[in-house]
Amino acid sequence: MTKFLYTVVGPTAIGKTALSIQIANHLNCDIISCDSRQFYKEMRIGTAVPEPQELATAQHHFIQNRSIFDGYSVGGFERDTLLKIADLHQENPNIVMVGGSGLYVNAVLNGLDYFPDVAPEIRTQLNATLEEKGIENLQEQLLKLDPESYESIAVDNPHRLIRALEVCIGSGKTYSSFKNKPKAARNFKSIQIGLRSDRQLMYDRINQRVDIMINNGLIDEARGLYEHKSLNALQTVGYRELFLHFDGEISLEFAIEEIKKNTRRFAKRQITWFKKDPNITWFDHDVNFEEVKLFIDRQ
RNA sequence: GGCGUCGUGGCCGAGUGGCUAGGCAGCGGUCUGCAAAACCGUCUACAACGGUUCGAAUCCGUUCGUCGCCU
Repeated sequence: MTKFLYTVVGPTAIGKTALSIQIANHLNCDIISCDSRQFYKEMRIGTAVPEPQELATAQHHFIQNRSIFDGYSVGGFERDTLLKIADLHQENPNIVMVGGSGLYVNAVLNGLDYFPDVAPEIRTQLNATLEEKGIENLQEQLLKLDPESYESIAVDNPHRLIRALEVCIGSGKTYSSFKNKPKAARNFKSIQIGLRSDRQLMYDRINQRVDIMINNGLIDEARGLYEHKSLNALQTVGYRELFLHFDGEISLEFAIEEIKKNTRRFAKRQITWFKKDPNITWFDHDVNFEEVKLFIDRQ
């Protein structure tokens, strides 16, 4: 029996949550969240996790099941999610996945290459070098250790540079030597559904949603996390700007405007990521569900 | 009404005769364990008209507008 994974993608605030619930109810199946922030239980308002009544209408997974104090990243998410998918597919041929994190969706659907675990101290050390000696020093290191990656990655980007270097240093092999290996085939059929809308309309929705978050208590939520502001999980739109306000750097009004602006930019990047994926079938954000249902039932 | 001042791209802002400042916003893009992150690219404007000059955003004149002072 063929197993299916229906993935709903698109920019933030476009209506993915509502559509995914409709699909899950139609197929009578569970929902897996594929969102790089919604699995942190300390961040509820700012990450727009589904409302309690929404969660009640379908079984969700990977929503608020981790802590911002636990280290986590795509690799772990891919592993955990594949296990969850296999588990759920034993009982039900259908699963819905929703998320706006392109890299995470890609990891689940297509897989990442295997990279060995690297001691976290190596990254700490590389960050210190970046701070003290500048990016040129790291670029020179990569040129020596892995000239192939030096040519292929964005060496102006500290994150990418440090990742390549930490793998080289931690494994004793080149970063490039691990890449582009055959990936384990997925044993389910992937159907991707994208939601899109007019740009201005999308921006209006984002602006409104930020106002709603503020009314729902985002400021208090952020204040409660302020002391942990350096944690990676809190390098997140909606929190960083409020932390700056708490620091006395910017006014509350300006912080809110910044949250809106940065959310719009985030949405733009999400669109850029998803638009190049030829396997996505696109629907307008206010599509009649009957139309989506027809599409799903054809699969 | 008179005198003076200023008028640069969506916004801010440098530039006093030849060498497309820069920043912000916007837009486009990159993406293999920090991804709501990080990074890259892009926008050739000088209020209008006329004049001087080989050459004007820069000099001169007129007009329009700004702001200020005076009557």
